[in-house]
Amino acid sequence: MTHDGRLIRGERTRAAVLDQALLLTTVAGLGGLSLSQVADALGVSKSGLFAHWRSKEALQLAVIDHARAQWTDRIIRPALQAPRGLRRLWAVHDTRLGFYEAEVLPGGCFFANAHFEFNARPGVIRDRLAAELTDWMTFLTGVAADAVTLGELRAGAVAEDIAYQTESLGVCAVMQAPVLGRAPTFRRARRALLDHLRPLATDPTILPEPT
Amino acid sequence: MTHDGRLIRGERTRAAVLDQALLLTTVAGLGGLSLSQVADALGVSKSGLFAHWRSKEALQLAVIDHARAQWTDRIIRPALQAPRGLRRLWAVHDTRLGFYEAEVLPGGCFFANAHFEFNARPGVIRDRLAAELTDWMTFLTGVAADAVTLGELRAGAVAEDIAYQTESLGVCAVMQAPVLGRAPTFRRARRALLDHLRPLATDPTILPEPT
DNA sequence: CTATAAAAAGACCGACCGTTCGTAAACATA
DNA sequence: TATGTTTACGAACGGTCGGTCTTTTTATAG
Repeated sequence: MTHDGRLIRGERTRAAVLDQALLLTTVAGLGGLSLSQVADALGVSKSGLFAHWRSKEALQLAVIDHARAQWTDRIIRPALQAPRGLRRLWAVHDTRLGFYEAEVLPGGCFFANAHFEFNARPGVIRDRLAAELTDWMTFLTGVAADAVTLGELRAGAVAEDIAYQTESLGVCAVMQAPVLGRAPTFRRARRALLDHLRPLATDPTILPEPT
Repeated sequence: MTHDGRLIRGERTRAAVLDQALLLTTVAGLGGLSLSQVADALGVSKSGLFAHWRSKEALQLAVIDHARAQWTDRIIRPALQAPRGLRRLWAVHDTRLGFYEAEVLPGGCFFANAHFEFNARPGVIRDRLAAELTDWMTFLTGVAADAVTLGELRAGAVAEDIAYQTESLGVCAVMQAPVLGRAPTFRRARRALLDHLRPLATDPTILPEPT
């Protein structure tokens, strides 16, 4: 920091490197991240990266932090402030499931990809990714919980089964994220998901419309 | 082949290379496969590999074929010949779910890992893996179908929902395969899965025991 | 303006990578 | 045994990698 509070050079390049690294992650994954490519893409010397992070692994962990911070601030936090509850699932869909397709899935895709990539390699990154993916799935589970709960309550299922199937749905969402990202499968899967939710939301026998 | 039908030298080393490559895949994934490591582990020269496959990509595709052939012949085909039907789910568990834990999950883990690893890199391998994973999930879905169907029929759900949740279970199984492979999470997750299935199987109100 | 410390640059290292080539051994066949 | 082919080898190439230096530039403070 300078005395007037603006970012000094180092912090600006640091942020730029993290952005570029996160971008390149979509090419060959977090494990395939190349310091040379990051530096070249930014027009920056490769050695300069080692002034900010002592190793490639440190940079990779920083990229995870970066992704986490980005999606937390811009997506999860606003989502948690959205209207909640089971009373009007279709309204919830408009505000939560709509942005879910556009914003949440890419984030889940990143963590799921990285998780699978590092799954076979013991180390700090793998453990970190496992924790991240768990957090992410918890959020996805919360998103899907309303729909599943509605259907199961109608069917008279016990709470245990609800929890189990809810978790399955969260896992399913993350798992299918990369596949969903590719058209035209994306549209078909999206339509299937919405067709599954719509009758539950509009069926007047489930819950009465709020007056 | 020789005139008497035995394997000649080339085919033996070719098979050995595929075995070793598939083994090393568990270390750094299919993308992290190193021809040098494969050759060194076998005590074979690295250049000799190029006499059998023209490039690394060709070997990777061959490894996929190898994995596919192995698990198809030794696991899927015997499984499809196992006793079917819903009459005794618990017996089905003994024969199908038991081997499912031991044999099927590693196979699904391989394809899921590879699929995620190559998801971001367009190319022949990614397309091939997508097809493989689809096939594998189809099988897993069939394995899990009996259990889900039982539970849902009791709850009076419609066929559409059954299909949807069955597919979710298949996806879930593949997704969680790498996680399940690590103890002690494996035991806990296995117990959770079995605890979920056991009441469905032993509940006499679902289906009567066969006489 | 000068002094000073942070930051970026650039040359360089050893290791490993996939790949190619020329050559030698092992083989089936006759 | 002689022959032609298959198979494997060793050396080397060009390239990229992560990482370590030393040097130069830059921005700030006094």
